[in-house]
Amino acid sequence: MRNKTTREQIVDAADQLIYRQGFEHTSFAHIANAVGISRGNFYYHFKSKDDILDAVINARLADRQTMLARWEAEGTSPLARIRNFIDILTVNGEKIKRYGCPIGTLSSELAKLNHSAQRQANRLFTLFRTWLRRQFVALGRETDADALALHLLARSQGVATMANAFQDDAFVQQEVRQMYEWLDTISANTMVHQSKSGN
Amino acid sequence: MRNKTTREQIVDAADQLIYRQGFEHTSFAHIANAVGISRGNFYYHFKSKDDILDAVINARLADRQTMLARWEAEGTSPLARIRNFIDILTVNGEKIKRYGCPIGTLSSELAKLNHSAQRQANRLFTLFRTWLRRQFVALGRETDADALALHLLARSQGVATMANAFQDDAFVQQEVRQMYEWLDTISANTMVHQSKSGN
DNA sequence: TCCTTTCTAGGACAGTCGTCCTATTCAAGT
DNA sequence: ACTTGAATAGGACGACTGTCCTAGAAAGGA
Repeated sequence: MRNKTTREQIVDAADQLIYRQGFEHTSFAHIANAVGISRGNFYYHFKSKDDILDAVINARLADRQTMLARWEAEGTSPLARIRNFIDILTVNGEKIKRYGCPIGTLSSELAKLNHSAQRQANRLFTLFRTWLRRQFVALGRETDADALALHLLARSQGVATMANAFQDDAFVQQEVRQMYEWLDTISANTMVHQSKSGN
Repeated sequence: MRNKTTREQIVDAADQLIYRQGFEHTSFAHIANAVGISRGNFYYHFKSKDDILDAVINARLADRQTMLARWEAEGTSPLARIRNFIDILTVNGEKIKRYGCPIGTLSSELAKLNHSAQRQANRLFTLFRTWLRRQFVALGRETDADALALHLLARSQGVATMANAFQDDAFVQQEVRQMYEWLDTISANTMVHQSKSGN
């Protein structure tokens, strides 16, 4: 595997720094220091700071897209795939406790900055929303699949925010358990519907 | 009612601006412009920007404390009080769509800035957590009152984040309805427990 | 009227920000 | 060996930041 290009290094470092300390607080000096290059030649690779943000968002989009595609290719059930999503809260538990959700916190910050990239950043939410919707459809919930997807997104966003505020592992575990139970009722109701419709 | 002091005007303007555009993005120039005073004499009233943040947090604490005390003094049921909390999402719906939750977004930002005032800001969360816990205890859920309080806080945080991202009124209304239903099941389970224990 | 305290305006300050420019180095092709 | 274009280092720039200082206005009591 070849070495990463300078551009890739910049995007990676910016991604981490923006996650950890926010977009506005992250300066060129920070990124330059992290990558080990001069502050002056960013503008060979990017034409502005917003341009770096755009690249970071696209990198996150590609990364999450790959993850979701992998989950879908693993041949497991839609139920197991949705559990994969819920498990993000425990798998990335430590980072979420420290820095919150990388998608949610970026969206919130860009909203406050009235930044034009917010629409682009929200595509990250839409990516998960669409993917979850597809899983709920596969569970037989065509009519309310989108509402269920949004609901689950909101639940995990809320857990991430509170985990970040209170640094409480037990709370996260309990909420994850409750989301599992909620998912089971969704699945059970679906079974009923299916047997009722004679399938 | 007497005119507001300059100090109060500064705190009010800073409160609004910090909510709308975040703490770091809000400069003395912004606040001075909003209040209509010179940039230079902030330091007669406050010794640093962090000092203003502290005053803003304390003002929010006092404001929310007053609101919660009023809800508790109105002589309604604990159930109605918890519904008052849920209703924040609709009452302040427009602002939440634009700027998110004033408590959650501030907590997230201060966490990213690694700001020492985060502990102070989280007292806002604790205020609601303690108040909600008391209501659930009054509902007869002594054993899991705190977990229920945290759960409801997380739910509303999640709804606020998604409302801010997607600008979706119907989603908020639906989630509020679901929280009402959830609250009813909490209340119903309590009745069962009470009758079982012969009370 | 005079003095004292409270409050304010305006600017200086050192530092950092995003941006831009230019000289120089590096790598590849001829 | 020579040329060419990609890549980098370093610094200049104007704007803005939080902070601090000082002169003076405003207000009230003696």
